[in-house]
Amino acid sequence: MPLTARVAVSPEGLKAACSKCNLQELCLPFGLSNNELQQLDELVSVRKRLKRHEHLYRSGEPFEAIYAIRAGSFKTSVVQEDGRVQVTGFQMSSEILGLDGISSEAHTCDAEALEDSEVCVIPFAKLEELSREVVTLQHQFHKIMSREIVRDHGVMMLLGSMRAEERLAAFLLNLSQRFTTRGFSHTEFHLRMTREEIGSYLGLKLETVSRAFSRFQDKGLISVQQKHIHILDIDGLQALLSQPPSI
Amino acid sequence: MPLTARVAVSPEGLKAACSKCNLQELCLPFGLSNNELQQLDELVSVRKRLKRHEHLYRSGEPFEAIYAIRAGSFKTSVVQEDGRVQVTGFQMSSEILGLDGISSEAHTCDAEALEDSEVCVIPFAKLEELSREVVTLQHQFHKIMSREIVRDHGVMMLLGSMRAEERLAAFLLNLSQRFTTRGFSHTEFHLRMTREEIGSYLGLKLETVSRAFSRFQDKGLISVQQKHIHILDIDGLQALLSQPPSI
DNA sequence: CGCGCCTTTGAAGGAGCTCAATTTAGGTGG
DNA sequence: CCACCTAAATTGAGCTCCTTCAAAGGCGCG
Repeated sequence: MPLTARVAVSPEGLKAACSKCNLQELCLPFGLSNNELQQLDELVSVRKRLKRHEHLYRSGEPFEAIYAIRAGSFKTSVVQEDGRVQVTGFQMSSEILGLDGISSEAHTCDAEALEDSEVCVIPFAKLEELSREVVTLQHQFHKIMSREIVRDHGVMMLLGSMRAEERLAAFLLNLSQRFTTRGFSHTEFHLRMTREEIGSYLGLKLETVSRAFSRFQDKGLISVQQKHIHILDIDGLQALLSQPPSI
Repeated sequence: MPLTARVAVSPEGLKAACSKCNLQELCLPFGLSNNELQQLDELVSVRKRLKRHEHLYRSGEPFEAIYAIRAGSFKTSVVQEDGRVQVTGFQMSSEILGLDGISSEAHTCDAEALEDSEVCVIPFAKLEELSREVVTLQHQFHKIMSREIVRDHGVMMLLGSMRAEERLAAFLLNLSQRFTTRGFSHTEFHLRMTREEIGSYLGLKLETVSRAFSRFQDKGLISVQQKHIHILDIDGLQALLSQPPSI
């Protein structure tokens, strides 16, 4: 099942209309009145399409806008001098990209489309301007930034104190939950990322990810066929998480 | 050398005055005009003292304010159901605590003083209000949130793709850099946290942290005496970071 | 249909963990 | 002020989980 929003596809350059977007409830416009939505429409006027493997932005590029994912999915990653890469997140529709760029007025990570995707461009200066007038927008934006911080803390927990199988279980459950929110099946989905990308995100080698998938399958928790995942025992996966490491 | 700001200590309840605080340049007031600073003074009116090991807030408590550290230092940590703890950060003077609470209107981590400390209480609703009027304040606040996200990405990199000694070297260099910014020695300082807390933050066991310290000492990079650290070869520490894992 | 990339699986090795004992420091009360 | 006591740190030995290295299999795309 594709990670695309159920919205009419429209040619590039066409006005993005938050007021008509079915992702409203999950995205920046959440909580806005009709009138306020129209003000936001004026701000979020441009959409951008990206093909698989295209970069939305790269580390070092000047920061001018944040992006709301309208369809498709992305990964973000940071690179060290020695070339080591760390995937910092996988983003899907309604999620916001580019918040890291505010601090230094330059992007500090790379954002790459994992499939053909479409984003709404939100010029940041204009967003700050409008959010000075629209209280609900201001608050929603702050919530989104804060949510990103909370999410990051979850990843730290995962990387800092979980074993390989726990990490992968947490990863699958997180995906499942986010698919549910978006109206997709929470037990069957396609992974848009490779084992290596999952491994980078989870602080594991790709072989370890692959082996953990196989072991989950052997235990009857999931069925894996390459990128296709079928969760058979969601409680079983959950149980892997809530147990002390020694069981 | 203590992690306290060089400010006159004043009895609890006394007005916090950003306009007179020597941490201005590092903290929320950065970039504000004198007039704007006075507006901020009205908002940030209360300070709070905490003794070592006291909690500023705990996970689950309602979120009402963020806090600027005026003196002392803190650790923040998240706890899993099974009791496993992950330290998500160590904060020192001028840094902001509590941003994670915005998203759900409840704190999502614990903040504990590592030494006797003092924070400025910044009621969040009022901050949002004022930042609708004061552009520079709004922007500075957004930068602070974004900086937190960037910092978290750095921790992910550390946890996801560095080995034990690299993590500890990165940790020491980060501390050193932050002490420098605050006008303290960047080669000599006291750690306010235990080996176990460092380990939790770095995704290592306390024994591993201890052994890595000893090895750094053997190599002549630092001298350690319990919590007292003296960096002897800062370039040597840096070199540990920029090398591929196999050397 | 063939090539390249991704994935799976095996076997061996090593980094960090666990368990355990000892030392040291810091705080407390006599 | 000193002795005691507890918490923190150090160090060693053995083990485990994940990595590394290697090879084979499968899928998708041109």
